[in-house]
Amino acid sequence: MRITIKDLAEYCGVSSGTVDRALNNRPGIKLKTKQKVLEAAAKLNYRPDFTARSLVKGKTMTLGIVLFDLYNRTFAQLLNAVELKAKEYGYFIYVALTNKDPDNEKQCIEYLANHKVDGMILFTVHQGEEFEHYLESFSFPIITIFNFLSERWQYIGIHERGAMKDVALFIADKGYTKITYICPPLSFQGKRNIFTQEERLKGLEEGLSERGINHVKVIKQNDYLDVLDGLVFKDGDMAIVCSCDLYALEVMNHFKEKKIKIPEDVGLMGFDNIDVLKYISPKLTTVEYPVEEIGKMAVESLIYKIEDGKFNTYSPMSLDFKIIEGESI
Amino acid sequence: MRITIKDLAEYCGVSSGTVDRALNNRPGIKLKTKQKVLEAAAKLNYRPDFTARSLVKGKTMTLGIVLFDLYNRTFAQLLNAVELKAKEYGYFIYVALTNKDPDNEKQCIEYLANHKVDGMILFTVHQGEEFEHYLESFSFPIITIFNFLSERWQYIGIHERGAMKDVALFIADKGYTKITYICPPLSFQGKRNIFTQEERLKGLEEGLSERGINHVKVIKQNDYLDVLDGLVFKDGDMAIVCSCDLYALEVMNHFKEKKIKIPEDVGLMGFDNIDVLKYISPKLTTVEYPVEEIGKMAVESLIYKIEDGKFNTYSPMSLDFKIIEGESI
DNA sequence: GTGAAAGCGCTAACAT
DNA sequence: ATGTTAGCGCTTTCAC
Repeated sequence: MRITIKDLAEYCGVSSGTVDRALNNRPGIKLKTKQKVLEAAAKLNYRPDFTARSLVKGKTMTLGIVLFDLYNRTFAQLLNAVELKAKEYGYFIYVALTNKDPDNEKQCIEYLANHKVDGMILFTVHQGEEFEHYLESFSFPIITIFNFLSERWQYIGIHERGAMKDVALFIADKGYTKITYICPPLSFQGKRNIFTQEERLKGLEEGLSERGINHVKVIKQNDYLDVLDGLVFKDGDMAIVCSCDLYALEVMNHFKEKKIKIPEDVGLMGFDNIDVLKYISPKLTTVEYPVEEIGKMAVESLIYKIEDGKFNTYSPMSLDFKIIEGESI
Repeated sequence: MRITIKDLAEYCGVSSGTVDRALNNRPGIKLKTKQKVLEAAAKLNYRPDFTARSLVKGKTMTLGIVLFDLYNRTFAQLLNAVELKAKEYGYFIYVALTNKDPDNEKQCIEYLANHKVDGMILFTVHQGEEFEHYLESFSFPIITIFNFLSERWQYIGIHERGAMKDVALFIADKGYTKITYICPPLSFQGKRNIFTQEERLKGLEEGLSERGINHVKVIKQNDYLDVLDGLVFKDGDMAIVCSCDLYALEVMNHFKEKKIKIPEDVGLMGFDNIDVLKYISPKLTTVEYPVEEIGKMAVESLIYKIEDGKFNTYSPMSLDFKIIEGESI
């Protein structure tokens, strides 16, 4: 059986209060008593029971994070950064994966709440007043990432719209006049929270329209490769922009098969700058942004709120992004 | 403030015992009373406090997993599978990342123990009697993955040695006579637990020796690319085997720069079959094994032990692997 | 400087 | 069918 504070007290012939003072560096204890207790603790292999401590302290030193999955490299990187940063502050991380399923997501949130996390990092597919009202029923702070909810919720991310606007200007200035945008998640428009995706599209359209291009062909289907088969690529005047690198890689593979040349026949751009791009040729032009930074900021912000009662102020969506020039456009 | 069972009891004019019966579907309660309590719980937005429950039940419904990091795709996939499977059984996952730092690893284990996980999945860099003795001081079941510890510890993984032996036979039968093996982690031989890596090397040597090849050049340096520069590739009689795909991709990139052709000048093989290989050309020949399966089995085995008191029996290291033939060798 | 005791929110055993 | 009560292992307050 596990040794408790009571066992230690008995063993040392002191009270549990004294053991507590020794174990937790609290004042009001004779050095000698303290040493005796600490030695006994080491000898008997005592380990504090955090669940008991949590119960009295009302704090679990645990943060919950809700994500779609970890197949997406970006999320894995994010979680990695979150764990590291949290541990620095002595917090542990509960991961809860939703597979983008709204019901599943709610259940994850619910369970995390029951496990009494001190705070939550939330990447949600939900949106709307009802959901926000639901979130407000929780007594711990919540910070949203990637998908914005509303001003009522602390949010950390990059300026998605601005990034895509830059992309638009970048490709327009390269001389491309026909733009195709691939973003299957947009098919959930109005049904789920796809803030990030919508912002990117808006940015793209804004930027292009500044350059006099007022039409973007948007592909929202999951079988976007089939849709591409229906398009004609000549003169190299079309640029295909993908809402994330993974789609761009699929397109690349597909075009390789079809003997369509990048960038000669058609330009291609991704988004995310996932690390495997370094092994791919032609080098994919893409947008880099600091995922780890998002994770770290989320944790720091959350812990600050937990421990000091208020969110630290910073301009939201202020993180840097950068176009990484490859050879694909 | 959070509503407690006591609040509910007061609100409904019953005792906390009755509330408990209603909330947890325990027998011995009138349907009507039960409904009243449940309605009140919903209305007042009651949420059970798992830390309190854990304290009395001695069970947290939480599993801890200790991994190096999540940059390695394989680990991210594994964690994904672990989370999914655990949630199926109602368990939550604490992730603790060690960055391969032994001290860090011990601290992670310690903290997880203090948080009273019901079980632990451990990918350790430690080895030896002292560490095993340390692990035995914990009262929850531990299951090891990837790096084997000893027969005293439940282990789940593939037959690494057998897999690499198959690789050896495969490449020998392709006519390769000079074999170079790249595996930087081997530099930790004797210092850390690198079971997986050692097994793979042994398997390679075993297989090759069966085909009359008794010398393998083993590169353990981190700057393995520089070492490759010192080698001469002619006749295409050399095969480079990498202990994981990532190294192989680095080699590929390097050779591309150096205008060394794969497989004409030199053969190349990886290990892992990470998902991005589908975007890489030439197609890398590699070994596939079921990471998700390892994760699922670890969770199921652990939960079985937690709930039924014994590890289920299965032949260890029994998981399938398969050589995926590409164009690189 | 130390001990005693209450209580965190829940479950479980025992009364009624 | 329901109420009462004693903990789970710890922290914290108050008394000595």
